[in-house]
Amino acid sequence: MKQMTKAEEQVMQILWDLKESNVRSIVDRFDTPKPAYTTVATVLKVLEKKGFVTKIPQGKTHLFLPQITKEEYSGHQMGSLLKDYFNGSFSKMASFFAKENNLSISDLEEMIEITKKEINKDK
Amino acid sequence: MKQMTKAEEQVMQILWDLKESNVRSIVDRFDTPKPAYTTVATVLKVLEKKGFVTKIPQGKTHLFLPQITKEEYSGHQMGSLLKDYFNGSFSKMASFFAKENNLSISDLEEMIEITKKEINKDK
DNA sequence: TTGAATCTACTACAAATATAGTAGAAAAAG
DNA sequence: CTTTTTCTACTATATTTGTAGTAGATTCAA
Repeated sequence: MKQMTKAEEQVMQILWDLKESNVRSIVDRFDTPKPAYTTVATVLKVLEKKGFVTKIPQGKTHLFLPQITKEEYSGHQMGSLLKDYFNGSFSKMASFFAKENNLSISDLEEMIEITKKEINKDK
Repeated sequence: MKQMTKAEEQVMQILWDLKESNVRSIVDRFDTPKPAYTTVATVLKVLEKKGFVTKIPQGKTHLFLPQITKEEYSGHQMGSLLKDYFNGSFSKMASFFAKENNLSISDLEEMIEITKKEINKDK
């Protein structure tokens, strides 16, 4: 899968958030200094070429839609990270995370409980 | 922190693996078709400018050393992923991973055990 | 010690990125 | 209706990335 650059990712995050949007509303979501309208439009064109968004005409303007969900993309990103830095082992990643954050076993236990609930959430 | 591009990351992975190396040995580690010697040298120069490696003279040639550990970099990468895609919640990430891979609670339990061992490993 | 191989610094150059201006169409405002 | 605003398509430009060639220095091998 194609990668997104930082600028593309920023626009995409906003688009995921809005579910669908025209150029203007995306620009508005940026913190000042906001990028130029045309800058965002150009980024969207690249995202379109890369297959991450589609646009449909909506009145005089266009409506942009994500063509990939945030979940699909993050799953893919996570896969790469796992593969390239943790030998594909989620346990390695988890223990690394635990160490990084000085988590004790009991912190971990607690997190597991949360995780279990999350897993059951949308079943 | 600066990001590494794909090409830079590849070189860096090799360098992390070798701990230290001259250009030649890095080239040799590539699968065929191997990149040109000068290509790798150029990538290393960029990595140097970005502060990810340093070089020290070693006889007629140079020895390149990582200036950042794989752990530091992956920790940072993971942080970004977590922040941008999982609201900074590792539990969200873990449950996402579990769902993605159709892991059951018991699979998870098992993984936790492994993780605990990993945590204790280098204490 | 002379020719072959190796290394580094410098240069090259196409493609991609980041950022935005312009022109002309279209719509909204007055 | 004219003026102003807005939008799109096209164009522009500096910087970075990816990939590598060349020239000159150095070293190795015969």
